[in-house]
Amino acid sequence: MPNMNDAKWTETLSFRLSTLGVLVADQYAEALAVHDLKPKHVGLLEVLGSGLAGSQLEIAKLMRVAPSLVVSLADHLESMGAIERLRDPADRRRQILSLTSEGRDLLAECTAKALVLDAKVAAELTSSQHAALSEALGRLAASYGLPVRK
Amino acid sequence: MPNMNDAKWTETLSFRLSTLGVLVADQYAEALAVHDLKPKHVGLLEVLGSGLAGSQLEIAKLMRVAPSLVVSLADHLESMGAIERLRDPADRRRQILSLTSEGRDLLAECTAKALVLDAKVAAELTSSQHAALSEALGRLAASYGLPVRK
DNA sequence: TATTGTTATACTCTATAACTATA
DNA sequence: TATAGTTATAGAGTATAACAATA
Repeated sequence: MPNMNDAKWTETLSFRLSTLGVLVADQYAEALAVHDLKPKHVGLLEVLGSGLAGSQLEIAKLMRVAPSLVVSLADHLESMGAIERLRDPADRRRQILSLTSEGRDLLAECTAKALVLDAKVAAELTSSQHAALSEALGRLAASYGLPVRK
Repeated sequence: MPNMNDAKWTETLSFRLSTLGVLVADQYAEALAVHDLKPKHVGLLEVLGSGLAGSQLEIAKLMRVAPSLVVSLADHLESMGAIERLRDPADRRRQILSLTSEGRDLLAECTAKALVLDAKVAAELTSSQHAALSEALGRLAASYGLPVRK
């Protein structure tokens, strides 16, 4: 009799967490397409909205992303009028990025889309399951030091 | 006073689920690197192990992946000696894939890696949180019809 | 020289389309 | 003519490395 490895991979927490995560990420990306944005654009808006970073290099570190990627994300958002680039007068190498009022509105709309997705997830669960999921994910997010989308 | 959009994106379920999912997926990919495998290789092994599909086209449909990708995944696994390709005698266009005993061992090792990851996730949670997360993810996986990694 | 932002280039993953062999 | 598998090609997304301006 051959060995029976019945600890099925597809039933592990890791598998489900990563598969569902990718699935939700894809759905979110799809929901953003109408705004001509990718999730990382929203990540950048969120960083600016939270005031955690100003210069592009700081943003790159916070988002755990290459500085060159911040350039193209910012280029796109700037061309949409969602953000502004301002040379730092104190150090003219630095570009200080900030949300325009259009950018603030856009961020609010994107957050609303995420809440719609949340509602769809919630619809599959009892309210106590939902609360437990939310709490567990919150705990994990904190322990992994999750500030920004990777 | 400017509008205050304090429904923060980074605190939505969608954000946390997708971010944590990607994070765990990356960690799993890293854990597999020592075997020279990607998560989708393991997905293919799992499909063969579960006996749900034989021909490459059936596998592609089950994995929701392009048939051409199955070719390269199978090429790699075959070159490692983890699977065998056999022409279907009844229809010589079809290749029937099957696990070798090395392939079965490899699958078991990869499942073990996932269980290690599970343990790391579990370590961040109380046992009741862990149970709640597991149940909620199981429910979601079922409702999204999740068979195989996407 | 060191640092910020930018541009040029390359790499990974995956899909689509063209092709071969069987049916 | 249609189908299973394969090969060739292309695109998205992102990183690394080379470069320009400023410190």
